[in-house]
Amino acid sequence: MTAIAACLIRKLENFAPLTEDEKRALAECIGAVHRFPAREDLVREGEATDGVKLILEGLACRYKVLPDGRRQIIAYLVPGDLCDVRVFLLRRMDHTIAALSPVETAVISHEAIDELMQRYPRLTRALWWSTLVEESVTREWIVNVGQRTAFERLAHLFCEIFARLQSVGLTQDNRCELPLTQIELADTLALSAVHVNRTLMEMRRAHLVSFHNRQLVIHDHAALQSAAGFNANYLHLDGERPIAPVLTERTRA
Amino acid sequence: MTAIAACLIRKLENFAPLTEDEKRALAECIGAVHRFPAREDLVREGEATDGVKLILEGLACRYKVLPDGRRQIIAYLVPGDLCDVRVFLLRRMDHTIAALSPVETAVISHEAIDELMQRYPRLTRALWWSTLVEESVTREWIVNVGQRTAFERLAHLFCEIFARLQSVGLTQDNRCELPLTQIELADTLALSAVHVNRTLMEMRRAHLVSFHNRQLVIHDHAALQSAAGFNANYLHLDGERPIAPVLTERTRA
DNA sequence: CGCGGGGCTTAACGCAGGTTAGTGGCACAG
DNA sequence: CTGTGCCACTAACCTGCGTTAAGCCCCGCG
Repeated sequence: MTAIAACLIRKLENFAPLTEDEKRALAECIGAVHRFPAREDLVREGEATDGVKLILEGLACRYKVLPDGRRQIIAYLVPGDLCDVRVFLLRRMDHTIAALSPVETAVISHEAIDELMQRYPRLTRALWWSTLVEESVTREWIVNVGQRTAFERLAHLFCEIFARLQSVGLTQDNRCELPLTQIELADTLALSAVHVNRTLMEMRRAHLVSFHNRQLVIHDHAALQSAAGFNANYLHLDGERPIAPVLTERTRA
Repeated sequence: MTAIAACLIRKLENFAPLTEDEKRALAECIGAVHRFPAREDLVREGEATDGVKLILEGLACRYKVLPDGRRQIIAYLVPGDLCDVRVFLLRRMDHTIAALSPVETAVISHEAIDELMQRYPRLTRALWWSTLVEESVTREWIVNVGQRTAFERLAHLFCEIFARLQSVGLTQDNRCELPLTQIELADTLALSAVHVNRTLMEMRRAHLVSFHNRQLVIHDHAALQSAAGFNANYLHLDGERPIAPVLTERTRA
């Protein structure tokens, strides 16, 4: 049970250390495990859900599709990420979440979260914090798609994904599994698949990065970051110490 | 006092009706009023802040600048919006907020928010909800910049801004104040100022929209929305009814 | 073992939107 | 009333990226 909760706990502790009590409470409310094959939707736009899904394994993405089929991938989800804290507060899901690779999830029921938030205000804050970090990433993506060239965009995305996977222990040295097709990269970066290919070749020739068989290898991390203009601040991965005093465990002073 | 808090209360009540008690508490924690001239930064990247700023009047924006000067506007802030709930939970600000027109703000101190969140868990939820709505808008912007043509983008932006201003009572019939230059529109939509101008002319010729002297007039709302592929769902403006049960006022059941 | 489909790669060509370089209007300072 | 500077607007030209259309490899399936 706790093993399953570990990746979530690890992430939330980037915000503030949790007490044993809080960790146990988190672990206890994690429910049934599900598996989804690659390409399957985990949560669909407009759908009601039974609870909040926690990604245990695999890579997923948020996306939106326009009526004529144009698709934009809006975020990636890695192990430890929660799919839809938002349907808990927002009535409807305004986008879809799909598995990119085979994905394993655990469900946390609405009641369990409700209970959790009532008893453990620090967990509430930690969860809120995690949605704010997501938003911060989303904002950086606007900059990426809006202002950077194809080369910079791709480099930036690689830096970001690598940093995120590293933070959950899914990299080895300078490489990581990255189960994305060039089409999916294109839908992420708002480029055509052809141009993604051109750009990948260019990066390969420059000995920056190679990307083959769903394996990303970063040959020159410094050069890649500087080509991307990458600065990891916006990922908030480094043991955040909030300005505001941390709440005591009981709600009332 | 309450008059100042009104726009914030109105917004939060889109999530769930507040009790008199909660409204009073909100009103009470609103502090000093400040004025900023157009173009001035309200909150700067990396800066520590004294508290959370509430926009009372005027239009502001979030933006990021790349080292070489390319700028991307990431969000607009209208009266009732909070600038930086995030610095309360995230250590540092990862972007800047600037006034687009003369702006009036009120400060809510960190202590006041802290207090508020401890005593009124429903307010905590309402504030969290408001950050989730912001994120939802941010996501739609990725789609806008990534997938839509210049014409669609501009049309979509106009629909969005009009809907948001309408929700805070800042429109008259089919028109509203919109204190933006074409350069600012360009930085928002990731276009050049020249192309924004071309596109504006085209919309004017099509009798969809005119935009002169900081006044936006929408001549054909239906046509504009359909040209934009606009659907207001993602703005969550319509009296959200959360799936999860609303918490009672006391934290403990 | 042959066939079909998905993903990768390349080349040729076209276009949406960028860039540069103007003009004119208007507000405000001196 | 004359600079100065910002903003809107236009035209001419340019380019990064999209589109189309191949061909290739690999893998799973009949």
